[in-house]
Amino acid sequence: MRKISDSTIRRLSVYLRFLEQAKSPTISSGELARLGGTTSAQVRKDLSFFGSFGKRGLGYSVPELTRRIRDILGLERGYRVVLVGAGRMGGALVQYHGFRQRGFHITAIYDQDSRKIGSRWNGLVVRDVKHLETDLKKDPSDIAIVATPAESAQHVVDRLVRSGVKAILNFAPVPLNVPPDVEVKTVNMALELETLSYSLANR
Amino acid sequence: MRKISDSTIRRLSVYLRFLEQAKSPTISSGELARLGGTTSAQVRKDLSFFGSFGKRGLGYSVPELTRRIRDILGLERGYRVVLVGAGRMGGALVQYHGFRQRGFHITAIYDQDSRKIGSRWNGLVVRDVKHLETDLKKDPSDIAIVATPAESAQHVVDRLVRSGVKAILNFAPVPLNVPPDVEVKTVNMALELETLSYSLANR
DNA sequence: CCCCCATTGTGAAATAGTTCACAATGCGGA
DNA sequence: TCCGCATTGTGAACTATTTCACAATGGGGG
Ligand SMILES: NC(=O)c1ccc[n+]([C@@H]2O[C@H](COP(=O)([O-])OP(=O)(O)OC[C@H]3O[C@@H](n4cnc5c(N)ncnc54)[C@H](O)[C@@H]3O)[C@@H](O)[C@H]2O)c1
Ligand SMILES: NC(=O)c1ccc[n+]([C@@H]2O[C@H](COP(=O)([O-])OP(=O)(O)OC[C@H]3O[C@@H](n4cnc5c(N)ncnc54)[C@H](O)[C@@H]3O)[C@@H](O)[C@H]2O)c1
Repeated sequence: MRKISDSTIRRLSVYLRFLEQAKSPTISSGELARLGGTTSAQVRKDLSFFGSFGKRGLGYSVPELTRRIRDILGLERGYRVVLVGAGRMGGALVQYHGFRQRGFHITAIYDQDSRKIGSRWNGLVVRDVKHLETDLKKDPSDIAIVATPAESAQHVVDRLVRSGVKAILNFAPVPLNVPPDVEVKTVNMALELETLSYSLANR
Repeated sequence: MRKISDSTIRRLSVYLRFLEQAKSPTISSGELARLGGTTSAQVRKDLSFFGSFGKRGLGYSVPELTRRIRDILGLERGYRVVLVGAGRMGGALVQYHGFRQRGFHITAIYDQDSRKIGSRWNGLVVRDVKHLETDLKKDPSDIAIVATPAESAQHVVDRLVRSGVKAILNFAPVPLNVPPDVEVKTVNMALELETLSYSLANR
């Protein structure tokens, strides 16, 4: 498969959200573009990397395109997700329904702090992080969310990688080192605020 | 000023974080690159858009480069930030110290829910969102964080824009329409998980 | 049955971003 | 003082992404 850019994948994800809300049976690239804040040529180009799903003169069948994009993104299967770090951010994430709706199921929560271990969070008992490796050996997980302080993030990630986790969503504001077969996405909110600061300073 | 790419600004922000932690008095582009996960040429190119801050043969003075980047990003001043939406995500954000450390001060919290209005959050009383416009007229704010459900986000943003807010950090998973002089950054975590899903599905 | 038209799919052109490669240069040591 | 060397700053080359523009075509109406 030829290399598809990250921006294309992100846009597919945006199109998918609108397709799931669409009420008409078909939709044109122009309409999808308007909703997703891009251009119709961009929509068609993005889709063209994966095949040709539309009908000329008509547009795209909403149910079919929905299915195709879900398939491209690998969303037809569900994912087991473990969360490490039962702090404030972890708490917000565990209770968030948007993830589950899209097929990402948080199946375990780990922390280091004895005051948190054993407490029940949204139906899950917070486990001691020392069980991370043995638990993952029993019940493997493809995806982990890291919501520990920055200092522990790399150490936690090393342990996750050794336990076979192949994709990590990281909330700690540090770049993480992982082997090339592991994918990391870091959500760095302070950095987003700083790009806003830059745009305020330069107008 | 010529157009600087978003990726350059984000990298500057990453370099800044390492400069603030550096212990040696100087640092080379190669070292910054290693820490920030990029290349030395990229570091030098990024900086060259704004001037020449290094010494050939030596590298960059850590305190000077720190100051320069803070200045470029507009971080020398502090920012007043209002938060709209006192839910789980809003709660995590209010308590987060990382923002304040970098000069972003949450000065007011708004919600619609009468059960939340009046409660004290980290020293701030949650206010009824109906006061948003009058409060902002009295105490303007450059930056707002939107952490309401997706359905209300556009409406809240319209009100913020009318009240003179010029930069918005949005956590609701919808693209927002704003006039061209207002900058919006959307943090879309479900979308990040979906890019991870794509990478798991395609290996 | 055939024409019209909206809209796709896609090479080619344009633009944006990254990497290369090397001359310029400041510093430390002889 | 002068040499050697590490490292910057930057055009130029390269690579990636977006936009353009138009031929191809499916469907609906006459
Ligand atoms: N709260 C926010 O709004 C926010 C915003 C941006 C970024 N972040 C980042 O998200 C991360 C978590 O933030 P938070 O506010 O939830 O912090 P927090 O201190 O509330 O929670 C961190 C949790 O991680 C646990 N922990 C520490 N070391 C651990 C380890 N080795 N293994 C397992 N658990 C461990 C702690 O016991 C704690 O419960 C931090 O890196 C922070 O910088 C948070
Ligand atoms: N919690 C998470 O981990 C998470 C993750 C990703 C995205 N998000 C997004 O962040 C946003 C907030 O999520 P949450 O989990 O905190 O939801 P939440 O329901 O806990 O909180 C939302 C808050 O917004 C308030 N609100 C609703 N309409 C309002 C209005 N018009 N003006 C002011 N306040 C209003 C509600 O009263 C509530 O207190 C949502 O858009 C959600 O999709 C949350």
